[in-house]
Amino acid sequence: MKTAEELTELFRSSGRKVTAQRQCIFRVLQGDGTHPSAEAVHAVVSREMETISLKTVYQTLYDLAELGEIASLDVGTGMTRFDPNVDDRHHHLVCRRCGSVRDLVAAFPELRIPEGADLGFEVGSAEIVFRGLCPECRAPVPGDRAGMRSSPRTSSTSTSTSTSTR
Amino acid sequence: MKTAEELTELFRSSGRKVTAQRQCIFRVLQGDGTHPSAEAVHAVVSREMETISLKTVYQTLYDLAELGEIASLDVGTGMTRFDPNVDDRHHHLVCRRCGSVRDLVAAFPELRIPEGADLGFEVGSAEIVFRGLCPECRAPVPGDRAGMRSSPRTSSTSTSTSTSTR
DNA sequence: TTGTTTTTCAACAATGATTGTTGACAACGG
DNA sequence: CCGTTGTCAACAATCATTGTTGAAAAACAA
Repeated sequence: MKTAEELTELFRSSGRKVTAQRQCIFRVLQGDGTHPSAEAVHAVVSREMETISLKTVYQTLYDLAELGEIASLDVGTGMTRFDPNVDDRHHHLVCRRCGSVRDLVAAFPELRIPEGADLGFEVGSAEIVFRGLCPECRAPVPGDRAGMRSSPRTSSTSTSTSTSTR
Repeated sequence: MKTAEELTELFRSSGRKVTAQRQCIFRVLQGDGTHPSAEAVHAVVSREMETISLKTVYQTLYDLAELGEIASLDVGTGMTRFDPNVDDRHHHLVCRRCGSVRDLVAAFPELRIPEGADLGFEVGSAEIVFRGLCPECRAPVPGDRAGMRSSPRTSSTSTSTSTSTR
C-alpha cells in the first residue's frame, strides 16, 4: 500500500476527490497489520473524526481495493477483512477462536493449479487460509489482554473443510 | 457423506430425532456436487415439502456439519456453502462471476505449513481457494443454460488476495 | 396402541453486516 | 471566488442467518 500522500495523488488522478475523512482512513490503514474489518477501521477513525459514518469507511475501503492498494478478504469470520499488504504475495493464518488474521509471507509464493486438473476453469488467483489458534488463544491467558476482537460468535461458519483437527 | 439410511441411524444414535424433513434434506444432499447454499437446499427441498422452513434447513445442515458428514465452507460468495464430499481431501475452484464452486480433488493433498514460519500459531487445517471463471462464464454463452445460481450480486466480496488477474 | 417426555417444526421477529437513498456540503477546475 | 460534480452523514433497507415460541411429531415405555 502506498503512503497517504501517494494515495491522495492516486485518488485525484483516478477522478476521485480527496476529503479529510479519506485521508484519515489512509493514515489509519498505514502499517496496520491486524487485517481490520470495516467496523474496526471505523472505530479507530472515529476517535479522530467523531461524525464519520460507517458507510464512508466502507466506500473508501472498496475504492482502495478497486485501485489495488488494499486487498479485501473473506476468511470466514463473518466480516470482510482488509489487508494493506498487497506488495508481498502471501497467505493467511486465521484464528478460529478470536478471528484474528495474520500474514504468512514467504510460503507458497507461487501456488499453481496442477497440470491435468484443468477442467476448463480459468484460474486467476489462489489463496490459502490456515485455520488454527493464535498464540494468545492457545495459552489459557488469565488476565485477558486486548487483541481479541470479536467474541467467538461467528464460529459457526468456517467449521471445517479439510479434516485435520477433529 | 453417508447414505440417507446411515444418516438416519447416525442421527438417532447421536440423540437427534429423525423427521421427514431431515430425511428429505439427506436425500437432496446425496450426490449434490454443486456446493449448495442453505437457500439452494431449501429451494430443492421445498419442491417436495411445501412448508419446510429455511430455519429447519439451516439447523439440519449445521447438525450434519457437526457430525462431520458435510463441510460448511465460506468461499467469499456471501453465503455459507455446504459440501457433502468429506471423504476426499480436496480444495475448491470458485467462479468469481456466478459463484459456482467446484471440487479440485487430488491437488495439494497434504498442504503443510512450512517449517520456520511457525509463529506460535497452532494450525489445524489448510484450505486453498482458487478463484477464476468457470467454463460457463468464460464463454459468452448466448442461450444461457441453467447452472448459474445466484446473480453476481455478492461479487463485492472476494475481490482479491494474491494479485494475479489484474 | 396409548400416553409421556422431549425434540423439532414452522412462523415470526430480530440480529449483524452491508448497501441504497438523499439533501446538504465540500473539493476541484476555471 | 464560483459553479459543477462528487462526497458526506443520516436514515432506512437489504441479505444471510439466528432467536423465540406454541403446536406437533418422534422416541420410548407401558
